[in-house]
Amino acid sequence: MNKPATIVPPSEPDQEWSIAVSPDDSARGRLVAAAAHLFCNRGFAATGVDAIVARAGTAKATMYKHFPSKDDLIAAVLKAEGEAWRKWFFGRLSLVDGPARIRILAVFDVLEDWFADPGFYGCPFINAVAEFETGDHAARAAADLHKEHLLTWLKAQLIEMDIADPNESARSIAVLIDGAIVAAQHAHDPSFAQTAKRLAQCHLDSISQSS
Amino acid sequence: MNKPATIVPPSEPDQEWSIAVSPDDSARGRLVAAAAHLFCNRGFAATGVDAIVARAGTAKATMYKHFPSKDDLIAAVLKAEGEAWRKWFFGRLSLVDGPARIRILAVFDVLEDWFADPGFYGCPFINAVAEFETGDHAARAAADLHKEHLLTWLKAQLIEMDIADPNESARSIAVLIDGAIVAAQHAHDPSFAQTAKRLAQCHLDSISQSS
DNA sequence: TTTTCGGCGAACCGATCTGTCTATTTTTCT
DNA sequence: AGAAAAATAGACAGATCGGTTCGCCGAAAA
Repeated sequence: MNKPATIVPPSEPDQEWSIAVSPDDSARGRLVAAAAHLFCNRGFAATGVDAIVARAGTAKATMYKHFPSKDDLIAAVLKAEGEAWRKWFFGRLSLVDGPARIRILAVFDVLEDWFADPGFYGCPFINAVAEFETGDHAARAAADLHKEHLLTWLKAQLIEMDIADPNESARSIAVLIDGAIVAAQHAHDPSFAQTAKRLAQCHLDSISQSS
Repeated sequence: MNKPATIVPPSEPDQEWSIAVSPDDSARGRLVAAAAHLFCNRGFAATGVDAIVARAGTAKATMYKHFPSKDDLIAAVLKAEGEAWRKWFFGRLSLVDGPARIRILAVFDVLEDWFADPGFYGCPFINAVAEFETGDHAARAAADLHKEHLLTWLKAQLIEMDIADPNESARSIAVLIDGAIVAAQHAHDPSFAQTAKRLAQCHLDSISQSS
């Protein structure tokens, strides 16, 4: 309804936001792709290395030659998945021309495309933090890095908008993003992105009106 | 800062929002409490039944007499944890006197108390959905029920406020709640509840001003 | 051609997993 | 007190876990 207001290029036939659907043909690439798919769909702990090598079509020894342990593979998957996702996400956003406000709101249109993918399994980092709640797993560090990337981008846009407290506003938008992801994942309903977008509009209005 | 504006009774010395800290002394109760603690802190798949019975101080046979399988125990834990949490949560909110708007905003103050608990491990249902992304596990049904309880309560307050679209507004508040939970869990920072509260205020203002 | 080397399949290791069973002790009800 | 029910410790089974090892293969480099 208010989506055509923001011009976001339509998703290409192959939206490569996940490494799980664009594996390079090397053994290592196939392993990471297979592991990403299984980890994100069945959980990290619930996925055994045998299932991973079976899906990757490699030998177990090959896997342990590239990744000394399963935890190393988990870390590699999160690193690669995060890089691929951010490349896709910020790439889409970089095609949006207009003021920073439009770019921030476009975030939620891109999110909706993400949610609408039939293979959408939530945010790997949110899921990883949920599963490795306790313990200092490398997954948490990867999640921290990912969130920092997002916050940095958001803050840059907000500074460009010349608003009073870019840090707090970036936190607000981040809460909206997280909430939209979780709600869409739970209900299998991509339209939560638009719900979050309206909240973001409301927030940006309220902090911009005092010019 | 804007917290004293809403009067929420301070948390009692023992805030019994989790069954994991208020076990009844029966074998079944101890099992559910121990399982809740371990499931929520280490993950469902990563927690073995041996660890559960060890923490509960029961025999393994006793566990399997009460719960035919580990999945049944998971389902029982989510059911009990959800009921305990909702009793605590809505109990706190019922002590808030004032119009519906104040009651909705108080949600986020209660959430902040929840986040501030040193044993806070995120929302068990969000974590369960993250871990059982694929598959028709009973955990998803429990999560659906939980979210429906929340949405029903929110909608009742919004109808009392006589706003135009209570369903969409309830979805909005739910997104804020989910986002606050995930952000607070990730950053170990309870103040995300206040960030979400400001967004909720902004939203309620925008839909109420057109009287 | 010969060497090299990453990948392959498969067996194997010890540990842990869910779930079962038995035999004994404790609790509870009448 | 006596019967019935419940809980106990612990061994056990079969499967799977993460991880290792070994010998073979095919392609590429020498």
